[in-house]
Amino acid sequence: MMKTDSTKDTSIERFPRPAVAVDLVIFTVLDTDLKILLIQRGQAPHEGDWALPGGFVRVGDGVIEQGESVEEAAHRELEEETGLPRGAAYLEQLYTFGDPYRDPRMRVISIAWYALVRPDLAPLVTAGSDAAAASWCSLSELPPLAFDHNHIVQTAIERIRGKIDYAPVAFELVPPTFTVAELRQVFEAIHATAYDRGNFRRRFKRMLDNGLIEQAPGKRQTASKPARVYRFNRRH
Amino acid sequence: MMKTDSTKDTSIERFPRPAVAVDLVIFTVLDTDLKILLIQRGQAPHEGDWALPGGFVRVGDGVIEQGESVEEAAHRELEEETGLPRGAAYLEQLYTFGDPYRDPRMRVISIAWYALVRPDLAPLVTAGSDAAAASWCSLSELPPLAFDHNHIVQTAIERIRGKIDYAPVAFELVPPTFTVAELRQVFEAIHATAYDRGNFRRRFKRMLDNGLIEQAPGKRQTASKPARVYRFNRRH
DNA sequence: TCAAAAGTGTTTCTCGTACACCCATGT
DNA sequence: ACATGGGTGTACGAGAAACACTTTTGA
Repeated sequence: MMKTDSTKDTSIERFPRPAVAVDLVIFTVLDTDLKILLIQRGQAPHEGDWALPGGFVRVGDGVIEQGESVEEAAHRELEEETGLPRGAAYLEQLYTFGDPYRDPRMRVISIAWYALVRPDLAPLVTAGSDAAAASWCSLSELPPLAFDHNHIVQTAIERIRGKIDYAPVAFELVPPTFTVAELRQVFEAIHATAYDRGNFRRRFKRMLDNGLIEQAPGKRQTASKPARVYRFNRRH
Repeated sequence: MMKTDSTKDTSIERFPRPAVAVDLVIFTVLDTDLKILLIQRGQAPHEGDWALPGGFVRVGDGVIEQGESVEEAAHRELEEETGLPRGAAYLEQLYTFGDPYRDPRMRVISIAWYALVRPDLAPLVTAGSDAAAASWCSLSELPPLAFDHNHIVQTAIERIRGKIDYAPVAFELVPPTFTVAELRQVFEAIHATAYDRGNFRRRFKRMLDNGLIEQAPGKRQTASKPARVYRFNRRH
């Protein structure tokens, strides 16, 4: 007996299909605190509740036009929801959530993504066209969210915590030039623990030696002694 | 102006929807070689070509019945394609591939998963009901696959390579009891590099001290000196 | 001059890597 | 007896962790 494979039979074209959405967990670090962008819903269900920004993937009307890729959908939604231009934020696919009844109206499968927005760009987001309904929310005071969005946020936090130590994603959460302390605060915000200043400095030094970061001109004004500033080196 | 969010408007229910499939990259290690399970397609498009096993997510016909979860769909397909009972293999979501025209007939978004099958169970798979069209294929001799399946396989390999060193997934690719050398060969197959025997032994010893693995009764017969056997300890 | 934050030094432990060597067993 | 693979020892270096210390600045 031959088993079904992903394109067994063209009659499958008539089978019921789910709606497919992208949802975004958009992180930034403000005031040494990890925050995500929430949207207040204007329609039922969950009207008035907070939720993750997102939208449906644009699918063409059939064979001739198949629409946008899911990556394109995620980038487009990120741009629409934040007002930031493409490439201003780091975007990565997280997980696809597809439990039945996660949306009471119909079957919706949601491809979740997370994005990292630099703190110097974060204020521009709330000042954007959707200001009234969008807000940066500290994880410590996260409200109950619509649908399974709390679960999605939880998954995103676990992902970023696991990734920050071995992938250069922390640089997406600091300004273009940054001090040792500023980068350390990003790590502390994400891991929600304090780091030894001296030890982190040595770790920073290794990144400097590897060429991952380099010193930038100028100094950062602080409450006391001005600090040297560095920049991320995308090559090597 | 209010922005679109994932459930803005119920009129969205009438928008065109994509078909949603699950595709599986099923790994095992046979003869110190990392292999994946391929299916030979019986229908167009790509008839006769090799492809990943998979199938469509079952979506109910609307509001009342919304069908199975995507996790359920992946487990079901794994069971159907391999004949192995639930829980016999490790299964984890990989990435969702959704480029337009990846299937020429219609818009298909595929949620890819990878599975790890123990080598003692792998022979049962090819002996299953779909034997004529299923085959374990060495990665070194992977043929061109249908659709974007080569790309999916590539992504799966990168994932498992990155994960084996910090997550206890190697134990899903050895028999219930295993020797130090057997576990080492799994690492070597996945990373495609040789490991120092002495050093790997020390690493193994640490896992033993941590309680991650424990000694099992009996010895494994080899070409020379019989080796001690161990088992994975799922607790702690 | 004092607090605050930048920046340095020291010590200890764990772990990865390289490499040499001994031991038990089947042929 | 000898090859094969199991099992052990040693030495070096990178890096995580704990903690004490010095230096530079603004107020």
